[in-house]
Amino acid sequence: MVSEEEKRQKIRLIEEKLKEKDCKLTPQRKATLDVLIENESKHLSTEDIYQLVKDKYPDIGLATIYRTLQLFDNFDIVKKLNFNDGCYRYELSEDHRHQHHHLICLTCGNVYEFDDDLLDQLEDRIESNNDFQVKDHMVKFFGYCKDCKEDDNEKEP
Amino acid sequence: MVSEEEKRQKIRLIEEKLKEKDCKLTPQRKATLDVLIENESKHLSTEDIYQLVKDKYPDIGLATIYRTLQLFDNFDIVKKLNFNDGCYRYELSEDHRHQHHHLICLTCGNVYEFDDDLLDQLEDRIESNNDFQVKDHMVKFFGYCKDCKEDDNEKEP
DNA sequence: AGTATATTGCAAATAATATTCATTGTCAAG
DNA sequence: CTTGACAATGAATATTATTTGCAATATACT
Repeated sequence: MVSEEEKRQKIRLIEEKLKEKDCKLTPQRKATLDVLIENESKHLSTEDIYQLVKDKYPDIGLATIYRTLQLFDNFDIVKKLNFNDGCYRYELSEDHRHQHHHLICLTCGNVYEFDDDLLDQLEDRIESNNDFQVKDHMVKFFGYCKDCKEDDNEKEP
Repeated sequence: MVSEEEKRQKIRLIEEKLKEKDCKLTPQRKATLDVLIENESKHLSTEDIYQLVKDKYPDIGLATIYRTLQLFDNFDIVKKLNFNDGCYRYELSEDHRHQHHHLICLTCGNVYEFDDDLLDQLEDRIESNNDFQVKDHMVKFFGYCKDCKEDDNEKEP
């Protein structure tokens, strides 16, 4: 969790970013942003976000949520995630150099996060080997989480 | 490209895999598989596949394509890819230990492939650090390809 | 051949997302 | 202030990819 001050700072930066391209941080967008900040690492779906924003701004329309998330995605304010569960999910973008990745359990569907900087080496290698300038990456691992591994063992003996 | 003999061998193995679970390699499924084999590394969408299979089997229905791809995905015969362009794309699964990954150009949208085994180290690290048993991974890199990098340079000077 | 079961094609249903359009809010210039 | 330009919004509607129900068909096994 982040402090109130960090949060305000974050919002200020985002507002600047938007203003540079003549976009406004309207109350609806602010409310959406607040929800995203208050639910870091929750991987909310569009519908989740809609429901949560409605608490703060009851008159908001679903279309606005879609448009806002699209805008935030274009501005790299959020990351659009796809866990193949039928909808997109969103999380706040982090600094490029400490991006986290996702571990998706094939049994229970839970999504865990982990950090690693090994990918940076890989990026460098791609830049030189493939003549491709890497700006970002997205990594997902599929497998079995602690709990589901254990459940599996229970069946065996 | 693979030889005809390798191709037949591949199909035979897949047929075995299906039979074990009482599924059949019907003519429709065979036609779909052929299309996938003949278009390796093309990242075909469902619609692409539908159009191509129709050449071989004109009466096939779109729903069958969807069901077949779902089946193939469950059997790990194909990989379901998502390049955030509004549809899923498919490619034949490869051996786990030499999986390739995708470089997606943010400008032209082209998808390039590259191979690397650095990910295996990362998997090992995850297994020990996170108590998560990794079965598969999916890695995408976003950036600018050779051509689009050059175009960019033309604007600068 | 006969039966059980998987599979198919079609049409209709769904679900997520996008778009149209009339209305509203914002803000700088007069 | 008021006006004008234009971005942003909500509601309803459209669109798109995908899924499902179902009756008809194909297939494998006896």
